[in-house]
Amino acid sequence: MNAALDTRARILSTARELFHGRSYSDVGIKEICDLAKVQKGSFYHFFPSKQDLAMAVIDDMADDWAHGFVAEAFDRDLPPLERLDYMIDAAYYWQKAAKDIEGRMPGCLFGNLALEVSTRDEVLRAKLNAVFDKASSRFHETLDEAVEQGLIPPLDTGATAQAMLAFLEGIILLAKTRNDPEVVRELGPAIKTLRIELAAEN
Amino acid sequence: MNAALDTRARILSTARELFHGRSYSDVGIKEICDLAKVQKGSFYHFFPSKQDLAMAVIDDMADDWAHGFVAEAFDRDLPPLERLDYMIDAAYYWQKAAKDIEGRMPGCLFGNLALEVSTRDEVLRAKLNAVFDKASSRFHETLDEAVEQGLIPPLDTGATAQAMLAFLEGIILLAKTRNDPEVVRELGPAIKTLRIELAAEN
DNA sequence: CGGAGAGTTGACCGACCGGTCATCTCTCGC
DNA sequence: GCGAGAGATGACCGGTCGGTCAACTCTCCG
Repeated sequence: MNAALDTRARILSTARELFHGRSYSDVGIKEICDLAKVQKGSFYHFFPSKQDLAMAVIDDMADDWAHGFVAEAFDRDLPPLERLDYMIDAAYYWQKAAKDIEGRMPGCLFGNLALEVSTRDEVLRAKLNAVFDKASSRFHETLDEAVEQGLIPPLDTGATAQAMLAFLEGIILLAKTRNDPEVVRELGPAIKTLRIELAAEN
Repeated sequence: MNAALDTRARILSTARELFHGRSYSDVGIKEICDLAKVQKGSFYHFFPSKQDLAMAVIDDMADDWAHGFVAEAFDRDLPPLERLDYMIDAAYYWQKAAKDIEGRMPGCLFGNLALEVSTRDEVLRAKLNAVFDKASSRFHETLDEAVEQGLIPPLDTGATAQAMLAFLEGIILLAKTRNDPEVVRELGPAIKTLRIELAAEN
């Protein structure tokens, strides 16, 4: 039904905005409902619990990513190493835009949630872990291709991919703490210098 | 007074443990008081607010760090690059020990707090920012020394130091999300490969 | 036209939140 | 021996939390 989808979608996007801009535990269901112009009972018609809402928000954001700037950044038509630059750029502009509007850098929704909930909610932790796995695999492909094309010497592409993801999350964390998106632009390019050698074969 | 210091210290260490093991907003003052065997009124005799407690906890932890493993890792008698390995090792063993005891990886208290509160508490954000600045300066010194001794080619030591701190926070974030301290050991050594070149002089 | 079920409403629940306060005890300097 | 002030006590506050529920409306199908 139209109205139903609309209501659900309104809850979802409102929750996403609030969770991203503040935090999971700081945002109550009442506030989400008020902003989304939805009654509380209606909310619980669509989402059995706040945890379920969080799951849906993560899925929603992950989808948007996958089909949005991640698809662009990791475009197979781009030279592999340029994809990394593209991604850093995209992260920078996104954070900058958000800060210009809200006054504060929201950081990465997944990273924020991961640190906030992963010690107390195993289900959400596992889901966020899966999101990171997927993100890491995009780096992995990119590195494999770069090695294949002889753009960089052989290395442990799997481990290096994870290191790159960690670095990306790290600079966003630091930038958020400084409340300064420029950190992403200044430190981001160093992502291309990360290397983990292949374990020596015996 | 003895009893007073003791009470304050008990509150502080209990709060630190709980904040680190779970999160700031997930831990209530009542729970801290119960575990620390302190009455609520007594709590507010020492700390005007939960925010003040958080400030004290951050200071406390930062002090312990500075005089503890950070002092060891960044020991000027160690060759600069070995200090980085030492630090990664220390982070790994700490997280592993915590996980073996509690079952969950707590991650970095500062990183956790930073992502959780920095969008809604400017005072705490600034304090955490200062902690990161100090940490970054230890990397900075180390890199300057390494360049001085000819161990690595000249580079932008200030920016690279920040990148290293970001990477450290990033791998701890990823490890916490995976609930697997081994991530720190596997990815950590790549910290030495991070480089940000000096801006070209005109 | 009637009924079923999706979607909506808003009052309500117990638990818990951070924080307050009047009152009491203990210790120490004079 | 006494007054003062640090420290301890626990009842209490208004507000909010996530979540429930019975009753209502709307829409679409038979």
